[in-house]
Amino acid sequence: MSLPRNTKAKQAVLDEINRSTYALSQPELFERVKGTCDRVTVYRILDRLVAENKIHRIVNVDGTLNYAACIQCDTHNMHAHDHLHFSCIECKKIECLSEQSVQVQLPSHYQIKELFLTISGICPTCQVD
Amino acid sequence: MSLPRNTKAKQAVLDEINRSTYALSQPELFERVKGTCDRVTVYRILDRLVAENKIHRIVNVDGTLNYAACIQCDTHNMHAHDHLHFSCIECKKIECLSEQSVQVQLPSHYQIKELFLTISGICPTCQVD
DNA sequence: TAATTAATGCAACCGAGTTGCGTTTTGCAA
DNA sequence: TTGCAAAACGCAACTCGGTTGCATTAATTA
Ligand SMILES: [Mn+2]
Ligand SMILES: [Mn+2]
Ligand SMILES: [Zn+2]
Ligand SMILES: [Zn+2]
Repeated sequence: MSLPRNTKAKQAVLDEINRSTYALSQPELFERVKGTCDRVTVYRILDRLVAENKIHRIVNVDGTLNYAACIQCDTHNMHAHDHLHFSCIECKKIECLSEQSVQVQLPSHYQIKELFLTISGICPTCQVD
Repeated sequence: MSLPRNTKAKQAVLDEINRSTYALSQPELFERVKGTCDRVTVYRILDRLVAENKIHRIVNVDGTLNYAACIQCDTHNMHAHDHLHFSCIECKKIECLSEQSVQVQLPSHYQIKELFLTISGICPTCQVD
């Protein structure tokens, strides 16, 4: 495998992801780093950051791809995402609920590789009551 | 709301979904009912079947949308999908694991509406050992 | 059988993501 | 410091899943 290089565009994208409290899509990220690089470059940067275990990809309930920082992963250099994601039907934001971990039990002969757990609903910010 | 009508295209799509042991995408479904209707019609039929609670939409781990029959839903006329989905990284098929139900506990002020629980791995058919 | 309108076909469009290729940068070593 | 290999980039073209508008067809119901 080739050794990764650091560029200002890559750093800009990673900064935006780290700064955000919720997961961001490529269009959102491109909007935020506009001027630093081409939109295709954002796609390629995201792929690299995922490969380097710096961020992880979250599929929202409507199929849109979003990217969030790896919090617990990088410390032990392993990529375990057995945590919940919350997708708000109001503000459309999807966030990691790192604290809530879930273990499930499968029928036999099913080999688990990764968990994708997303809950759709209304986030605290969008509560009206 | 307008009352739904039954057409042969709609019935053909529903038959394919009911017949299948795993969830099907629009392109797959269009391929299977080819000749009976236009590809746009398949999209509209799927939207209607979802609205009528006859099928449900499953987002796969790569963001592709798939459709599966509602097994337990239609009997009690409610749409609860708190069951697991299994997505095989070999054959790419995604299926409902209706038996395995999971209840999770959220932080306060999060209002749950729907659960999307998908496990990625290797299905029994694709096991080599 | 006629009227109402849900459903369809078709063409055009949209947006996320990909690919190819020539050019620019980065990191490292001479 | 400079030179080099290849990682990263810009740009244009493309793919593909999905949507929209509108005129036409067909399912229901009286
Ligand atoms: Mn996460
Ligand atoms: Mn299901
Ligand atoms: Zn919200
Ligand atoms: Zn399989």
